[in-house]
Amino acid sequence: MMKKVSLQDISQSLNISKGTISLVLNGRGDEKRVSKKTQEKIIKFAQKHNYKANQLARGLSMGKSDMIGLIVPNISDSFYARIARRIERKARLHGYNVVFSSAGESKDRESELIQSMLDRQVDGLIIASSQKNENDIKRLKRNKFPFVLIDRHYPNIKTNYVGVDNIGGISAAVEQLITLGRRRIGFVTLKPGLEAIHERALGYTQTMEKHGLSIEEGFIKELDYENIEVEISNAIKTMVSSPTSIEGIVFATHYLTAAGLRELKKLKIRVPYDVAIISFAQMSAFDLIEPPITSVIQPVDELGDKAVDILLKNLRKEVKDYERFKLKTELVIRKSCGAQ
Amino acid sequence: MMKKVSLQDISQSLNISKGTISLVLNGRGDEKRVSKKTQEKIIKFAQKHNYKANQLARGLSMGKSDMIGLIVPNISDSFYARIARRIERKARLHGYNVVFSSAGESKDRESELIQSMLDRQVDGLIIASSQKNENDIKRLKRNKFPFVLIDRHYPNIKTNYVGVDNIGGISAAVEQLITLGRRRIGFVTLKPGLEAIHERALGYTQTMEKHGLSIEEGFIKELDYENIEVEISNAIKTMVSSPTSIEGIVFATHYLTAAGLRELKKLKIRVPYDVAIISFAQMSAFDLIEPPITSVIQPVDELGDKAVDILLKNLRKEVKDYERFKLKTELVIRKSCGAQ
DNA sequence: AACAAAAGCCAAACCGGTTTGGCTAAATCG
DNA sequence: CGATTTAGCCAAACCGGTTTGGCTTTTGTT
Repeated sequence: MMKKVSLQDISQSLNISKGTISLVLNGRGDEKRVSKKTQEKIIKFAQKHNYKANQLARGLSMGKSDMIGLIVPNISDSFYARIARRIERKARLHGYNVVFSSAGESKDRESELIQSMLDRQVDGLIIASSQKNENDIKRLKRNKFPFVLIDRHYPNIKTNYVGVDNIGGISAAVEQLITLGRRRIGFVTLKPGLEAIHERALGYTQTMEKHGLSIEEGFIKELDYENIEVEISNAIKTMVSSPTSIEGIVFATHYLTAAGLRELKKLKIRVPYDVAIISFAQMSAFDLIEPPITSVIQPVDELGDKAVDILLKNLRKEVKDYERFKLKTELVIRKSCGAQ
Repeated sequence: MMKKVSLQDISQSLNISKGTISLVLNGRGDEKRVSKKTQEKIIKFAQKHNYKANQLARGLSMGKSDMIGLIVPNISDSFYARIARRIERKARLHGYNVVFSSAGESKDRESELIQSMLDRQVDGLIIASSQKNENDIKRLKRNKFPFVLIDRHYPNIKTNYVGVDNIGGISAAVEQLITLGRRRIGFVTLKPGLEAIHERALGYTQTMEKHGLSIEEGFIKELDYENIEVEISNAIKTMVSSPTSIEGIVFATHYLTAAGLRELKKLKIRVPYDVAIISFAQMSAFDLIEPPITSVIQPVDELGDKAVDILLKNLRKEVKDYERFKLKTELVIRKSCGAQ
């Protein structure tokens, strides 16, 4: 690796002090009244030798790194991947680079990652937390470290947060099925633990109740995230094979939908004739499946943008106490719900 | 933000020099014969006050940042997202954090990003290049900066590279269609520019020729990446509507497949009866589509792992000149190709 | 007891920037 | 023409670590 030129180098070659050079190269030459001649000389030399400031040194000196950390459960999940893309793009426009990590659903991993990023002196964090990590979140808050939670949050800790309207989203899905005449509607979801999941469950039960539909034994299936492929089989089987079988299913996440569809296919259940289906959250090929899948889509781009906006505000100290957003979802109606 | 404790702070509190403390906290206390008593005192104090080294300072001092940069065209593309996940995971196990950026297919953006990462003093780079950026790649090479190209590479520049066997992958796809009796086989791909695309085209033509099948006018469609949605329509229409229409199509990328399927659906072409289909590269719901899509799947995890392996070797200076890998693909046969 | 060897730690330089107070020389003022 | 002001730049401190040479003190040797 070729040695890079440093301020020292320029200083020696030009016989001008480091400080002056630094000022000039940061555009503060006029303000600090460095003569035009000197400025030109410095700038010309810097360009010629392709001088680039060492950001570590700069960061150390200025007490900020111009980096923001992004922690998500899994960057290869399309949902988080898209958010990441958006966040990175916007952050870069404001001069920040982003370092990311996937924490799985592990509290310890998440905790380590947060610490690791803090050690790296990131200026701020965007976290889709496992929601098992109250301690770190509280600590960040206590230390007034700039951060915003996305997608997952801790209802009891007052922090910046950008998520989606889970209740509304699921409600719309259930309503849609009801409108189309389905009354025995099931809900396939994850074991409780995440607030978002809790809210989606609420959305389901509230809407059912609102319409006077009873939620019978077996209407709700809570699967273990680690074990979906296995558990889905039973869940779907019992739902469709009961004597008074189910007419519609709302899935709480895209991967539950995918898993569910695989099982339905295996069982040769016809969608939507035998059972109608709606998915919360989107997968890229949902429109290609036969029948195309009706889904509640989340405003991913908006979510990413908003998160960065809030973080930037905090970094600039234009802080309100904290901000919370629940972005509206949109129901995209396709054949799987029985429409048309 | 609470002030963090620094070595200075510990030094003053304990009345022990910074240097000694640094040594002890880095586990070099014995080696540098610091007495047990002193070591304990230091460690206890550090733990109690939750001392964490400032990685910027450390990096500056040690001339390395323990960060690696990852540049891909688009992190929200499932292919790159999965690679990113893998890379990050493995890098972290070796003490590195990864900072990423999406460069689109823009040479300038890519160039900026590389520079930005170098300024940040990343220790190494993993790049899925636009392949329009010879200059930077050559410069990196000339400066002996550790980096490895993935997925996209420059055949004329001898660099580390991990990609997949594009020729073999497409070959297998074409062979499969031929085996199933299709002879008029088309190829939907992107406009030339990427080596991988070039290789896939080669795979197609070579295999066709090998089997004595002629490649007629209109068998190959090259679409503009920026304009796929629009161009796909014509491409598919002319392919299937010609008097001597096509019996099978191989798509060069997953998103071309998705776009193609949408069009086929619109035209009510029956897959695989009217036309059989195979996709190079995978999309998560390809098994759910009706019919399920036969696809050439790429060893994403292996690709990510290998890239990191090579990079780590370079970072440790265990360098051979350079290494190149073309990982084998796998053909997953499903109904869309007409099998069964 | 005298001296060498080993133990234990410190001080200082360094990494590469940023920022500030102040020195010197030129320009302006009375 | 001497006294101020202003322009133009430098030197030094600082950010928070790492690393090395060497000074003291203790221990060991004969």
